[in-house]
Amino acid sequence: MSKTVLIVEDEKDIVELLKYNLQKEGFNVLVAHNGKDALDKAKKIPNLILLDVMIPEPDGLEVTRRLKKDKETSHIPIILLTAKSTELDEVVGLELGADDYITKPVSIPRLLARIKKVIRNKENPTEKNSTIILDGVVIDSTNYKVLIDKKEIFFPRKEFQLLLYLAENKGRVIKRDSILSAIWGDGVVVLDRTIDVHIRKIREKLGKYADLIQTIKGVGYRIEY
Amino acid sequence: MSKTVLIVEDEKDIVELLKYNLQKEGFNVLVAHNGKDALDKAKKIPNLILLDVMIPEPDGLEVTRRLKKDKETSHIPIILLTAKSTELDEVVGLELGADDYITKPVSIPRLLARIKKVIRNKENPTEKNSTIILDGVVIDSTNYKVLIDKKEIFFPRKEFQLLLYLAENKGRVIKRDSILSAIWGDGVVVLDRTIDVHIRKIREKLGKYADLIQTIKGVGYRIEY
DNA sequence: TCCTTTCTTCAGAATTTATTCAATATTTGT
DNA sequence: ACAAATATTGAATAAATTCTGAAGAAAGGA
Repeated sequence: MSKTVLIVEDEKDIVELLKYNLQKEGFNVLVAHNGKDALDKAKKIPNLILLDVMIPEPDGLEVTRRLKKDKETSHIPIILLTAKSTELDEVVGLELGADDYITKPVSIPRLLARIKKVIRNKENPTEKNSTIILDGVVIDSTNYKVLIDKKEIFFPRKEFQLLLYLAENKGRVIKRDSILSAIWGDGVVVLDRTIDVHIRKIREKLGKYADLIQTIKGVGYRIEY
Repeated sequence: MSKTVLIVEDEKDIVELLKYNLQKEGFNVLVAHNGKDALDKAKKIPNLILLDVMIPEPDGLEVTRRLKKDKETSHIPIILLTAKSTELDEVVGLELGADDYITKPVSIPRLLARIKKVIRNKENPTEKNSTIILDGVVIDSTNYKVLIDKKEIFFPRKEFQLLLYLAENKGRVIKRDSILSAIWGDGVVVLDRTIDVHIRKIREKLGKYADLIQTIKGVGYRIEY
């Protein structure tokens, strides 16, 4: 699936240069020549916005501010382009949440590298198949994160492991034995009740999704498909 | 802000001559007399290294190779100095990643001109753009600088590396293992507590941004998005 | 060399997480 | 419906992990 980059830049030559190179790299390219245009095109939710600070109408800083304020667009990574490195202070002072910051002129390969990096960074949490989605519950195993209704809820290690293990085997009933050897290993001895207690804590955290975890008496637990 | 040049040369007379002239031009000068010394001093991250090929211990070519291999020093421009000007040397030297190549003897004004040119080239187009912004904290990795609320705060090397590493991976939890192998390398052994202590120092310096770094017990640390 | 800075180790305090316990509730099989 | 088995719950206890202040090493500079 090809990624879309929105270029916001008023100098036509630069636009062409960037467009050409990005397309060559397999990106889908959108272009805006001024701030207003940029805000419009941003509604298409590109994977990244390459934004020149010095553009007409609302300038790049203002555009960034508005994009970050709007919930629909606030997650889109932004790379700011600016001519002078002294403008950095300004950017910082405004605390506007750009993801990267590049001073012109910059070499194309370097720019491409940074674009890819920013996109990769943004993607990891969601895109990878290390993420399991169960209704409104998102389990991100590489980042030790659980989102419940888009809100991050902290799970201590054992609880996280247990939830993840059940989720990885959703649809299947997991015997208590299996849980013990999967989470605790075969060497460790813990009481059977320990599992219950962790299950309870997990359910508490899951809130309205608590009954995602079903108990099969005499056997174990499972998460529904 | 004055630039630092590291002179690597074993002949004392030449060192003095270069040192005198560079200082007169406003450069800050470091000196190393052999390869080992050079690699050490390079950790100070000078703005340029003037490197004689014919030095004791690891020779100039080897030093170049190592400097280019190490992520910390690979960006430092190197001017190689050599007595012979055979083509072979030239090819080899430049292939190693040296930025310029000068045969002795060379006139001082000419040498100064090349030094300035190399520094200028390195500074303008490419550098300065690997800046990570986290709220009011700006991490400038090419210049080894951290700004907190626009004020520069000095971070010793390990602390800087650690902060940068977490920042480069913001949003994701970095396991202690990964921290150890990324910052200390796989050969070195340091206690786990060492990480904590560095984290603490970083947090102290971050002041009101201290909780940018979250600890995930039993796993590691992370910087929030 | 001596002095300063940075890095690492140490050990007790503080905190968080994991486990056990015991009383209660639920399910299962007869 | 009743006993037996199994799970849930709230609270207490134990274990683990990290934080902290301070001290010892190591590295670098004067």
